[in-house]
Amino acid sequence: MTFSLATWNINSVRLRSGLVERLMTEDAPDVLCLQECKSPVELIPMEAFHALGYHHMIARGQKGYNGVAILSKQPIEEVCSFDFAGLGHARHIAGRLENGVTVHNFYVPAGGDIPDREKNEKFGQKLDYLTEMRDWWHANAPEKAIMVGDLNIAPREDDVWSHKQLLKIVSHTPIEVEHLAQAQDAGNWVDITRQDIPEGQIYSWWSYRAKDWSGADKGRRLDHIWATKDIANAGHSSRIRRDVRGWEQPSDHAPVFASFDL
DNA sequence: ATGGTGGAGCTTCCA
Repeated sequence: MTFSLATWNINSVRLRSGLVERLMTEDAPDVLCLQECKSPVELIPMEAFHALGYHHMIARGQKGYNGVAILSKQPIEEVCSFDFAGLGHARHIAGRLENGVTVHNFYVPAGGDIPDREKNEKFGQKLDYLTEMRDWWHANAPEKAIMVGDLNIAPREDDVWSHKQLLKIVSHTPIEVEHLAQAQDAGNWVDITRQDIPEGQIYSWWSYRAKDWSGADKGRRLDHIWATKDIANAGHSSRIRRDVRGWEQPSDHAPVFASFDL
């Protein structure tokens, strides 16, 4: 059986519920992981999603900030919700599908503007979040698992529009990249997007502040789909729907897709 | 040279 999955930082699920419905109609991924829902769980507009076949949801929410949800056509059983770095934020939810695959949905802290934990508490929290994630995977080796989300780090040189110009910009600094790599290694995670698309610049986020986001194309690949090594070879058909960034009143992130034969 | 835009909602915080 093949199932498809997408991850999308929606930047307010209530404001953009129509965009979610459009994606559900056009692409119909079996599992849709959302971040930055910016809504209490009980105010997520489930009825519209239900009508499109998404009968199941697990989520963590808070008013105004953060928030993660997994919407699924198949039953999904909640497994856990982490609060790495003890921030008290709604940044993770995990569930298990009926095929035994566990799906982790993360919204890693953005980290503020200054890449120095002495001058910027948020940057320290981001690094601490990734360190605790690494330690968790080290102590609890994931198996038959998929990990997605807005990880707020573009690790490779070709995950950003200019490696040199972004070396001191939060999301692409060497220390962040190293922290992410350690979390990835600790869990035996394989980057499925790059397994499928090993060459070339690919992005999933473009700033709202650009005059012409598509023309300037100063993007970063902040949104990721990983799988544990035991199921990584089942992954295929990775893609990023860049055109979604150009929809009316869009999120600043585009959805990332992959499929798995499991 | 240090803005620029957008969402939530607590006129300011967060991205």
